[in-house]
Amino acid sequence: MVSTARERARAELTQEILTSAREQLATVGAPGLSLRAVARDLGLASSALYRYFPSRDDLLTRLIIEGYDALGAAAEGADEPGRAPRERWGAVCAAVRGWALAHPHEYALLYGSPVPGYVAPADTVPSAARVGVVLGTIIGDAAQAGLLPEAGVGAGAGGRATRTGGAPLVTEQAAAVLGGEHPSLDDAVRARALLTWSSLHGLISFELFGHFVGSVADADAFFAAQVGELAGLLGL
Amino acid sequence: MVSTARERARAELTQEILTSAREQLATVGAPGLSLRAVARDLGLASSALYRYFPSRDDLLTRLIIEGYDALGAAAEGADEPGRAPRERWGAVCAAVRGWALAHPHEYALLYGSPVPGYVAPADTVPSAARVGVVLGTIIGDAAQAGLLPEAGVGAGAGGRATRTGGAPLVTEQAAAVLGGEHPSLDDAVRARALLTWSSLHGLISFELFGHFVGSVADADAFFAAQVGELAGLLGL
DNA sequence: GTCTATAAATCGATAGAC
DNA sequence: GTCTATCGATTTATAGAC
Repeated sequence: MVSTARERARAELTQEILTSAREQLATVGAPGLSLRAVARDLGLASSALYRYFPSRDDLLTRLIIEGYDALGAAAEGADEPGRAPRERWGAVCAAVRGWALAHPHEYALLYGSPVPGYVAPADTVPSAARVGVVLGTIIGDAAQAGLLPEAGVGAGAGGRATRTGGAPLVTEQAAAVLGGEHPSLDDAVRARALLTWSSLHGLISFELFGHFVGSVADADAFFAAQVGELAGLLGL
Repeated sequence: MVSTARERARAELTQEILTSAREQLATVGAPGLSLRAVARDLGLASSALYRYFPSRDDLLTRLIIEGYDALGAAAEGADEPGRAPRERWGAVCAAVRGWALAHPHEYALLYGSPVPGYVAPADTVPSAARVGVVLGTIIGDAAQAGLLPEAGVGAGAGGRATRTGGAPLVTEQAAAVLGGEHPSLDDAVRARALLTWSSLHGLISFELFGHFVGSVADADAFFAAQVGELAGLLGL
């Protein structure tokens, strides 16, 4: 604990670097993120930053992990396990959208086009999974409470027979997260859970990237209503 | 018609530029697209390209328009007006996904993160709308044929009352495209159409950008099944 | 319509002094 | 741990000869 002062200074400067990098993300995007520009912004020599981040890609990785963690924390914080599944789903979706609207460039970093020449290391996986875990828990809780239509019937509005035979669509690995084991959770239900999760992203990214301009009149009301539709699709 | 040879040569070189630019898109992405690199690739002086495209952004605009047009043509070509709405919906979705998988970097250019510092001019709008028109026509035809559940009932699987009062969620402008006028088409139905369209993008972008890796076992079967779920949500 | 040459910037990363 | 200096590259865009 003797060198606490030194360590604290280092941690603080690390945070300043990340903050400056996030600001840069908003103006030049992830592909244009430059260590030199961050150094300029902080009044440091560019070479000094290499003591904190060994390369530009490492800085990018750190930004991605912290982004996933911030989004995951927002989702976790919005979920109140005591409430009805449908309300929980709505609250979490709203929180995810809220975070995305407040941090559009970070959201684009996480879910938008991949950064050319950059491959995310495995370190990012646990943080990236947090939102999925929240949604999976809601479905699992709904199943445990008997609030989910029995498997095989299919909550799908089409009323068509859900695919029963054949190989599963969802990996065992993902099935463990999406509600765990329960009689009313089958492969089709879990696949729909993945569908709604990606649909949520579709809604948010269309809104964020301007594809709804001219088509959607009231963005807040539209989002709320469509999240309700997705809840219905899930059987919540 | 005297200078046809000259004009043809110009058109050909323009195409070569665009082709080279598309290849570059795949390696460095839209933000890294460089006129000089294209010139190098084609064995030309960089200054020569300015006779074909006045700036880098104009080249980008052209790539975007041609991308939307290619995707729109794929969607239009997959739609056979004689078939049942549900089959038409499935065929168009499959065509959109097929084009996206065949041209992932162009799809990212159209629907991924916005290019920093670039604003798409209004010229891109008609081309961008083509896929939406195809989907809107299918819904309109279904309504005309009486194959859509009556408005107000709500095909939404949740069975909750669809929002009736209040201001509309969908713009008049978009309503005109999404099926036109018909008693069985109300604001809620049109909003669901926008939802499924964005959901389709959510599915494709998650697959394309790797967010389904480790969760989805059979991408083709998964996509087909979830497109069916979305058709059910639409009432097709 | 293509060329050379040039202006005025940008970048990642490293070496070595202090 | 921050600095200066540097290497070796990149870019958009323009001027002017041919």
